[in-house]
Amino acid sequence: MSSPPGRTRRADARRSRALILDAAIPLLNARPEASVDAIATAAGVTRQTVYAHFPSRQQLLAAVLDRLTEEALGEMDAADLDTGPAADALLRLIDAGARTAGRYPALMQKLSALPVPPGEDQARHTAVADRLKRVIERGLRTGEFDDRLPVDWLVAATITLGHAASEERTAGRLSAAEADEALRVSLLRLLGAK
Amino acid sequence: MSSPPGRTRRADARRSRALILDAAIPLLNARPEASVDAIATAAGVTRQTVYAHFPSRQQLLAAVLDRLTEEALGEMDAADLDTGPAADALLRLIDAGARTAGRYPALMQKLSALPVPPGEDQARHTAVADRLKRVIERGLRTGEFDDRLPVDWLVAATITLGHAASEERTAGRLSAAEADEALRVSLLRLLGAK
DNA sequence: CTCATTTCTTACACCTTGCCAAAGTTAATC
DNA sequence: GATTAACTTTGGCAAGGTGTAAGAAATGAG
Repeated sequence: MSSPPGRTRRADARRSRALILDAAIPLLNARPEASVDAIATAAGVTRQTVYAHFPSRQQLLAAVLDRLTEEALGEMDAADLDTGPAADALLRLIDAGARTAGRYPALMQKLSALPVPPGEDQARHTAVADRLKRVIERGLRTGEFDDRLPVDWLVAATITLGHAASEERTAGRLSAAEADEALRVSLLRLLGAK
Repeated sequence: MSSPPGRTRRADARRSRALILDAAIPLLNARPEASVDAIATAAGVTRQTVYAHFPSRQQLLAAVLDRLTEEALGEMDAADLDTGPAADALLRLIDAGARTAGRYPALMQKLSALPVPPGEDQARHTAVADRLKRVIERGLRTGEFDDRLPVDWLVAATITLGHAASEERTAGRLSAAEADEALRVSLLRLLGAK
C-alpha cells in the first residue's frame, strides 16, 4: 500500500509508482472509466506492475485521491492563514483548494463516489478540514465570527459552499467574478461575520 | 427512453418496466455495483428484458434517478409553499426533499456521479430547483430575504447546504435536531432573513 | 380468435479485473 | 564489479460483466 511499515523501496519502484499516478490523474480526468490497462499503458508500464503497487483498482483510485489531496494541501499551506482578518484567510484557503480541485473536475466527481474506508477517510477529511477549522476557530476567538453554530458544521458548510460556487462557475451559470463574490458574501453571512 | 414519441405500450411492457425500477432502487441502494443481471433477477425478469427497456446500464440508472426525482417532487408538492413565512416554506421544502433522498443514501451518492447529458439534466435540475426558486423569490419580493445575491446562486447554495446537513446527520456528526437547527440558522443567515 | 408485441432461452463476442508463475532487468550492497 | 534481492515483463487463465442477436413461446389488444 502507501507505506508498508518503514521499508525502503527501490528507486525504480518509487519511480514506477509516481509514473502510474502521474499518468492516472490526467487520464482519469479525461475518461473516468479508463481501465487499469489503459492507465498502465499511459504510464509506460505493464498492468501487472500497476497491480504490484496497488492491490486493486479501487486502491489505485484511493492513491490518486491521496495525491490530489496532498497537492491541494500544498497550495493551501502556501496561503498564510494566521495573518489578517480570519475572513480573508478563509477565502484564500477556499480559493487554494478550489484551484486544485478545479484542475480535475471530472476526476473529483468520480473520486467523491469512492467507497469510504471508515478510518482512512478520517485522515483525508481532517487534513483539509482542519486547516479550515483552525481559521474559523481563530475568527470565533476574535469575535469576528458568530459562535452560535457548531464549528464542525461551519467547516462542512464552508466546504460545501466552496464546491457549489466552483460548480456554478464551471457550469457557466456564474462568471468567475460573480462566483467569487457570491461565495464571499455567503460565507460572511453564514459565519455571522463582524 | 421514458416516452418514445407517443406510442401506447402494452400492459405487460409497462408492468415490466415498473418492476425493474421498483427492484432496482432498493437493490442499488444496498449494493450500488449490482449488475444488470442482479437487477433483472430481483425484478423477476430476464436480463434481456431489462435491455429491451433500457438500452444500457447507464440509461437504466438515469431512469432510476428520474423515478426518485418524481418521488421527491411528490413529497415536495405536498408541502404547501405559498402559505406563511417564506423561510418556513423553504424549510418544509428542504425537509421534503431530504426525506426522499435520505431514504436511499448510497444510491443518491452513486447517481450523483452519473454522466450528465446536457439537455436532460436541465429538466431534472429545474424540476427540483424551480420549486425552491419560487419560494425564495417570494421571500425576496416580500422583503423577507435580502436580494443582494443572485437568486440562482441562492437556490444552489440552499440545495447544497441541505445536502451537507443531511450528510452530517447520517454520518453521525450531528443529531437530527442539531442538523435541523444548524440548517435553519444557516439558511436564514445566507438569505439575509430579517 | 388472430396478430403484433413482449418476453424468454440460448448463445456469442468482447472487455475488465485479479491472480499466478517464470523469465528477464535493474538497483542496492559488499 | 559481482552477487543478490527487488522489481518488471511476458504470457496466460478464470470469473464475471456488458451489449447484441435470433428464434421460440407467451401474452395482451383489437
